[in-house]
Amino acid sequence: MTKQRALLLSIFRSELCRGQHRTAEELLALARERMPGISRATVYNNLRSMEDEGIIRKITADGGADFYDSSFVLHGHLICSVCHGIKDVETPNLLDDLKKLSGADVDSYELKLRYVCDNCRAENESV
Amino acid sequence: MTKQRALLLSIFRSELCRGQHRTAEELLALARERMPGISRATVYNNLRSMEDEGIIRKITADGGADFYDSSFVLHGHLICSVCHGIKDVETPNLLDDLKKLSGADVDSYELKLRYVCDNCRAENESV
DNA sequence: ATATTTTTTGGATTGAGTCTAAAAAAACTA
DNA sequence: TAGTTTTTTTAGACTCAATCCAAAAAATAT
Repeated sequence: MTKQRALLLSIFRSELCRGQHRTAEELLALARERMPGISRATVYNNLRSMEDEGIIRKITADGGADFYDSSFVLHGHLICSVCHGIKDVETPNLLDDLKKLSGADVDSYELKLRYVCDNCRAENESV
Repeated sequence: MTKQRALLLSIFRSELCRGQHRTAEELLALARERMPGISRATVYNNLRSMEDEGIIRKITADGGADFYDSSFVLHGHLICSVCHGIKDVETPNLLDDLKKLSGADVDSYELKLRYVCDNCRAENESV
């Protein structure tokens, strides 16, 4: 347990990340507010090991950087096709359903739902 | 409809892609076998527009290039955490279930199931 | 305290994907 | 069909998230 790793953990536990979806670069910036010298590689290293350990979850987004989610409960993500905004979707029982469907011992899943959010739909009403 | 686009469509319809998951670079290589001068940008342009039109589907993979899937039926993907091999999983009714769960007008979804395939599990039995 | 292992660092590197502006091809129009 | 307009292609430069590297530092074990 290094200082750098402890810092990242505390950031994930703080309000800065509660219910949020942060990119590695955002997390690097947040970390540097408290530890200016922290290296980009360190943040990436720790994010990877934390993901391997199941502490955080990576969302491989469509057109750019990956996002990290610190929620414990497995859930899906609504992603707006227009603005790329993300919202959580609770998906109770889905893991069990998927195990039955696939016949495999599924560890976890990543679920992205494509839709158009209310804002973007309203803006494009005339089109 | 250009020759380049027609070529890509024919590749997707051929055995080269039936039930397969190809990266853009693989598709570029396949295209160049028949049209050596075709440009990388053209392949990417067409993949993007074909995805927008719903002809093909993009799978944003974890650690590298995206994959493309030409299947019409919405389905999930089992992805082995060790070898990154991909298998299809049929997911009947899932879209409807997700619409109900989320309360949103979901257009489509991308579902990745993490597991360890039989091969990799066997190789690591001793560990 | 000393030795060993692990982590950090910063800068170089990778590589998928995008951008650009000019050329070519396709689609339209009269 | 010839000429005009629009769309697509092209090659190469470029972007940017993420990884790699070898040396230094920190953590851990003896």
